[in-house]
Amino acid sequence: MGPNVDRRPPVMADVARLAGVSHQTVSRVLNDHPNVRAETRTRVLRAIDQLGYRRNLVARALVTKHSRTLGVVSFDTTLYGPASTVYGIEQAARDAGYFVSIVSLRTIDRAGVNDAIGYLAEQGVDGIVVVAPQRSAARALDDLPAGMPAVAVEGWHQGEVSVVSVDQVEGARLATSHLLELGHETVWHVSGPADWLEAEGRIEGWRAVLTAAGRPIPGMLTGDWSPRSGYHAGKELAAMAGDVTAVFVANDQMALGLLRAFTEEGVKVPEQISIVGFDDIPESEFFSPPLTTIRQDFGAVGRRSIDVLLRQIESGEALPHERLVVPPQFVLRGSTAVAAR
Amino acid sequence: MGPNVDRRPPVMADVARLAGVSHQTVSRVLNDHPNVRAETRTRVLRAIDQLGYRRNLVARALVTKHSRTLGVVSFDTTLYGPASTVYGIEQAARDAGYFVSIVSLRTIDRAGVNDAIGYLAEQGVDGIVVVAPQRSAARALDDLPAGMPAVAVEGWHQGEVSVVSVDQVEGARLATSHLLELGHETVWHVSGPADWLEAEGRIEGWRAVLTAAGRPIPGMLTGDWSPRSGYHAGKELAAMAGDVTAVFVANDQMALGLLRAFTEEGVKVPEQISIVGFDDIPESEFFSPPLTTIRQDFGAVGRRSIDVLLRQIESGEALPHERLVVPPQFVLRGSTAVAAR
DNA sequence: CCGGTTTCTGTTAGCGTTAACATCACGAGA
DNA sequence: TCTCGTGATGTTAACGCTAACAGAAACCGG
Repeated sequence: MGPNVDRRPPVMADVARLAGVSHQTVSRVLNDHPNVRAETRTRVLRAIDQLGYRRNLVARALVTKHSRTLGVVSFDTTLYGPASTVYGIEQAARDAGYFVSIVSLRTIDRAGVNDAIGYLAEQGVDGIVVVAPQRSAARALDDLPAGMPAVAVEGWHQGEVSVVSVDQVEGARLATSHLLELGHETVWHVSGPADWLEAEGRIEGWRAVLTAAGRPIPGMLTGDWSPRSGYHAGKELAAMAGDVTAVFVANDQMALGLLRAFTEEGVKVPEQISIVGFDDIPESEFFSPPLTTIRQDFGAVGRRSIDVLLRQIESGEALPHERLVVPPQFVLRGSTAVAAR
Repeated sequence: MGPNVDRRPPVMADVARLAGVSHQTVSRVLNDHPNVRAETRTRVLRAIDQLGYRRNLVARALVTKHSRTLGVVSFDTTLYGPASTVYGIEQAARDAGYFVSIVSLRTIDRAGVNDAIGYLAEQGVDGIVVVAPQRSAARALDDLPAGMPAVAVEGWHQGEVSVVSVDQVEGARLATSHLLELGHETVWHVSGPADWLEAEGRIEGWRAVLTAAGRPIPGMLTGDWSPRSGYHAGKELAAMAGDVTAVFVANDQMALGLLRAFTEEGVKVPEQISIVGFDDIPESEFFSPPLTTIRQDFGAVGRRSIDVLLRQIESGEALPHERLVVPPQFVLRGSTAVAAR
C-alpha cells in the first residue's frame, strides 16, 4: 500500500503535485485560461485523469459567488401542467450549464412560497423560477430577497418580476369561437378553481367572445381541475337536457370527467353536446371521442423563462421586467360538431 | 445615508459586530449549541433579524463537507410514474431537511446516467437517488463514485446498491389471476418496451400465473407505454375477433389506447373483452368503462428510498444493501367481467 | 480563600477554490 | 549588452463558515 490509500477525494493540490505545477495552473487549465503552455496543459489533464479528480463546485461557488444552480418553486409536480413546465425548465437550464434545485409545494400560499424562496436563497442559487399559477403564490414574489434575479411562470404581471406564460385568454377565445362557429347558440363553461390565474384567464376569454357575439352568458360551473370534479359538473349539465349544446372545459382532465358523466347519462358527444378541453394532455387524443382541445406548449414556456432569467443573471443588472406570452394552439378532434338543427 | 448602504448581503461578522459578540458566538446560536447565555442568544437573534441576515450554506458546506442536498437522476419526469416518484422523493427529502437537485434525462443510457451522477457529485450532493427503470440505466450504478451513498428506485438488485421498488411481478399476478378467476381461458398481454425492468417484471408475473394454471401463453404485443402504442395493439387484438377475451395491459395509458381502438372496432368492453391496466393514474377511474387496474404507491416508494438513503448518509458507513418492496394494490372497476359463455 | 471544575466566549486555523499580484524566462529592439 | 514587454507560472490572500483550542468568569467543596 502506498501512502495515499485514504478515501478523501483528491483536491487541486494533489493534481498539482502529480503534474509538477502549482494548483493555480491546474485551476487555469480547468477554466480554459489562455496562457498555459500546451505541454503543461496535457500534463495537468493527464494527472486529473489519473487521480480521477473532480473539482469541488462548492469551494468554487464560495469564491466566485456563483453556484450555477437555479431554484425552482412549483406546486404539485404530479399534475401534467406543472410537471411539463418544470421539465422544460430543467432541460433549458441544463443546456445552459445550470443545475436545478426544486422545491415542490404541497399547498400553495404566500408563506409557503416565501419559505421556499428563503431556503433557496440561503442555498446560494443564482436565480429563481416561481411557477405561480395562483394569486396567493404570485403575491409572494413581492418580497423576494433584494437583487435576486427571478422570473414567474404562469403568474401575474405586476411589474415586480418578469412573467412568462401561455396566453390563456387567447386559448379560451379559440375554444369558444370554434364552438360558436359550429352554430351553437351559446357556450357553457366549467372553470378551474377560483384563485388560479389560469382559470381566470380562461373565464375572461370565454366571456369576451360571448359578449362580443352578443350571446347570453350561461351560469358557470367550477371544478378543481380533477376528473372527478368534471364528472360532477357533467352530471349537472346532463340534467339540463337540451339547454346545453356546447361546453368549454378549463382542462382536459375535467373534460374526461364530463365525457364519463355524459356516457353514463346517455348524452352523445358530439351529437348532442360538443366539448372543448384545454392542455392537450397525451391521453386526450384517445378519449372517446378524441378531445378537441387547446394545446399549451409547456416546453416553450420553460425555455423562455430560463432565457429571461439567465439574461438577468448574466447581465448582473436589474433589467426591465418583461411579459412574454406563448401562443396556444387549437387542436381539432372529434368532440365537437355542428349544432343540431 | 449610513456607511453601510452597499448591496452586499450581511455576513456573520456583521451580525457579530452589531450584537457585540464574536462571529463564533453567532455561529453557535445558529447551530443551537447549548453553551450560550440566554441573554446573548436573544441579542444575536435580534441582530440577525435587524440585518436580515441569512447564513451562507455554501460556505457552511465547504467546511462541514455536507451540503444537505440530495441528487436525483430521473427519466422523462413528464410521465405520471416518474413524476409521482420524484415528487414523493422531494417531499420526503424536504421533510428531513434536505434539498433536492434534479437531473431529468431526455434519453436514458449508461453514459447519460453516468454524466448526471458525475455532475451531481461535483456539486457536492450528500447522496444520490437514481430512478433507473431500465437495464441500461441500472447498470450505470456500478460505477458510482466510491463512497457516495446511493439508492436505486425501480431498479435492478445486483448487490451494488439498495433498491426500492413496487413489486411488479406481484402486481402482474394480481391482474392475471383476477382475469382467470373471471373464467377467461387465457390472458393476453400488451407489454412495455423491452429494456424496462418494470415491463419485464410484469411479463414475468403474467407468465407465472398462466403457467401455474396450465393455460396457453398467447403471443405478446409490445408497446412503448404511450396511448398510441396501446391503440395500435388494440387494433391488432380487435382483428383477432373472438380469440381474445381478456387482456392485461402493462400501463393505464396504453389501456386507454386499447379502449379507443376497441370502441372504433365495435368491440365491447367488458362484454366481449376484459381489460386490466397498471398504475392507476388519476384518469383511469373516468375512462369508459372505468379501468380495473393495479395501483402503485409512488409516494411510498419515494419516502422509503429517502429513508434508506438518509440512513446510509447519517451512519457514514457502507451499510448492507437492502431490497425494499412496496406492495401493489388491486383496484376493481368496470373494465373486467365474467367470460362470455 | 484557594485549586479545580464548569460555563460561556473569543481566537486561530483551516475547508478548496479563484483573483490579484509577483516572478521568471525569453526574445526583440536600442 | 541592457532594458523592456510578453507569455507562462508561482505565491498570497481572500470567500464565509465551523472546529478546535484557549482564555475568562463564575461556582464549588474542603
